[in-house]
Amino acid sequence: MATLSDVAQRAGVTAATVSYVLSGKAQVKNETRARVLQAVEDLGYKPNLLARGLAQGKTFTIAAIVPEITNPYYAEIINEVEHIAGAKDYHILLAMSHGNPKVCAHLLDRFSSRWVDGFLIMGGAANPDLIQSMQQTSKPLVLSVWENDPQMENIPCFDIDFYDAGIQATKHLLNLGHSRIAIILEEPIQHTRFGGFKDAMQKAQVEIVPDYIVSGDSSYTSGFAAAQKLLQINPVPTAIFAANDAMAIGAMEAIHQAGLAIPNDISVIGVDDILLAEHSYPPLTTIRTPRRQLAKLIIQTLLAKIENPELVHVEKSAMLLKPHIIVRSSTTPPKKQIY
Amino acid sequence: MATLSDVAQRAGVTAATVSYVLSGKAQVKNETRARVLQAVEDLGYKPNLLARGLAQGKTFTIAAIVPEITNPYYAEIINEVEHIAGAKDYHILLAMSHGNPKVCAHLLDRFSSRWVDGFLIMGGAANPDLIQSMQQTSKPLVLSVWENDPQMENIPCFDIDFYDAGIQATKHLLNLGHSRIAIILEEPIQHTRFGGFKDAMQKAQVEIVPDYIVSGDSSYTSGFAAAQKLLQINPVPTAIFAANDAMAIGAMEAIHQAGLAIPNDISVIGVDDILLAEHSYPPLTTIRTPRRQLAKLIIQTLLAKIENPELVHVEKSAMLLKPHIIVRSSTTPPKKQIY
DNA sequence: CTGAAAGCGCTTACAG
DNA sequence: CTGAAAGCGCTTACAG
Repeated sequence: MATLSDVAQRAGVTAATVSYVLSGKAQVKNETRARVLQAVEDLGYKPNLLARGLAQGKTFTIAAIVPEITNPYYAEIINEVEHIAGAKDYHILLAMSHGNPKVCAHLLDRFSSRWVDGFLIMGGAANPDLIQSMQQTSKPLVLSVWENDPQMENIPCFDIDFYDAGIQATKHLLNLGHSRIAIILEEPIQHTRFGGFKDAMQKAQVEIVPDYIVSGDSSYTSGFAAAQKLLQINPVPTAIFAANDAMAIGAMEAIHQAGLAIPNDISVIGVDDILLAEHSYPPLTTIRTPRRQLAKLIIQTLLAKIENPELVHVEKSAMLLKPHIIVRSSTTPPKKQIY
Repeated sequence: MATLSDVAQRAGVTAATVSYVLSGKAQVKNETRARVLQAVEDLGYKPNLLARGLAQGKTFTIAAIVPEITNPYYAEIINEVEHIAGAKDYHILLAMSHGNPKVCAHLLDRFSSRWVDGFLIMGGAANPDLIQSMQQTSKPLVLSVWENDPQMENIPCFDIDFYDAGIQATKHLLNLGHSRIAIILEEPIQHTRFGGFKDAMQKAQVEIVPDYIVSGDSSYTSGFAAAQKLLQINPVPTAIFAANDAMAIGAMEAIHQAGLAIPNDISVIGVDDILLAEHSYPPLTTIRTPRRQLAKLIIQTLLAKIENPELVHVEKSAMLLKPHIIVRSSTTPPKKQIY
């Protein structure tokens, strides 16, 4: 590979001059500039980003840590992040924490050796201590975690307003006239949406039946099993709020297997709006979480901080993005009961 | 951050000595070594990988290009690749080609500026010209593409034996006694497995009905639509071979919707063994593609080439990994017909 | 066994 | 407008 000096030599100038025409950080006579550019062209010169990084203290690299890239939620976010960062010539160094704080700490440690320009940490694997120590490296950091820790001031933190998702899903069912509403959820990570459920129910003065609260692990299978449990309760609920789409779709299978109709016998609503939701049978009513918008927000914030280090975030609380309901065919008013 | 010289000063030695104790590339008196190590500890010294990279021409970075990280197939592979590479302190620079050769070329261009240690390119976006030009950078390269181009010698190329997947799926249905076998597939990327289907049918002297060949785009929805088409044909096929699991599951939905039973009325088989396959209803019989094994193979080969540049691959052809069948409940012998 | 020195490829005050 | 020089933090022959 041709180097800066090669170019300089060919153009009959010094390396500094070449650097200046390439960076535009100093005036260069038109004629010399042309000669330099020609030499660059002739030699197919590509700057060595390593050397540039060493000299400038900047690497055009962003470390992104997600719990699992096999989780479509994070895959979508990383896809968007890479797209936006790539447009500005930043590269993404990807690593998985598998939700494990130790792994996360180790990754952060290794990344800090690389002089990445900034960190993007998603999911709950980064505990406050870790974040605190990160702060000392003075590298920009943006978080997206389920629970927002009040102690972490000055660190931009974005997430989706899952409480509101819980409210919206529950209200939708209530408005349709349901009162025997069950919920399938995974604690503690879906605790926030559960809060929305409880508050909406309470506000509507509808009783929350303890038996109607069943737990799952966010997987399709667990939704299936949870629904089977619910179907054995007398009276059977007329609506099920599954805290994510995977469980909702699993639940629908169980309901079908039991010979019941959706939505006529039981309404089902999910959260996420995964791809499958639109194509399930029946198409699933769900609360769409704006993942791409979230991705955009976190990466743009990070890039802004990288390019303007003096930019300080003073908001104490995390920014939450509002989800919104997508009404499809899995929900309808309950059948009239004859008592 | 403390630097090498900081450590050297504190230990009362020169930077070279510190470098030697850290790299172990030269003998150092025990006593000095201890002093250096102590200083490293005291200062919390972390080597600057940028500087090291510049000096050694090595970055401990691998560029990985996949068509889509939102595709679970690639997400699983990247997950495994990162795991194995990470254990050897390599980092993964991830980028998406979106199956577009121009994007791919642009990415490769940007990556070459970074002096990455090696390239991993998956999917068909890298055309032979590109690969050829890559070769000139003399950086190790490992491919995993659907079609193996015979011209690319000396480049290790691994993939899954999809032809064999086609053979196995078809044979399974034939062995069960099916003869009215339909296939749903996406051309041209699933052409290889189609070849397996055709050869197996031919060998068994079973007629391939043109109407029984319908195309999809690998998505759940397209499988649904394709099955709907098939159900309108008289006679209806007794078995459907969907070229991937997503389409198989979509097809099963369509069959259910039509009021038919799986596998009693129609058997369905897929390819991939995605997570959902085990939990679909009925659990899907499918051909499991060894993705993790593939991931292991490509990253280990790449690492080996990085660490032993003199290692030359002379095999002309790609290495193919054998898939194997997972028999679940979506396939059974056809119902006895009374003519 | 360890120091002095040059070099990896670039950037950036500083002169002139 | 452009050159000479020092520096980014590390490694690696070369002496001794």
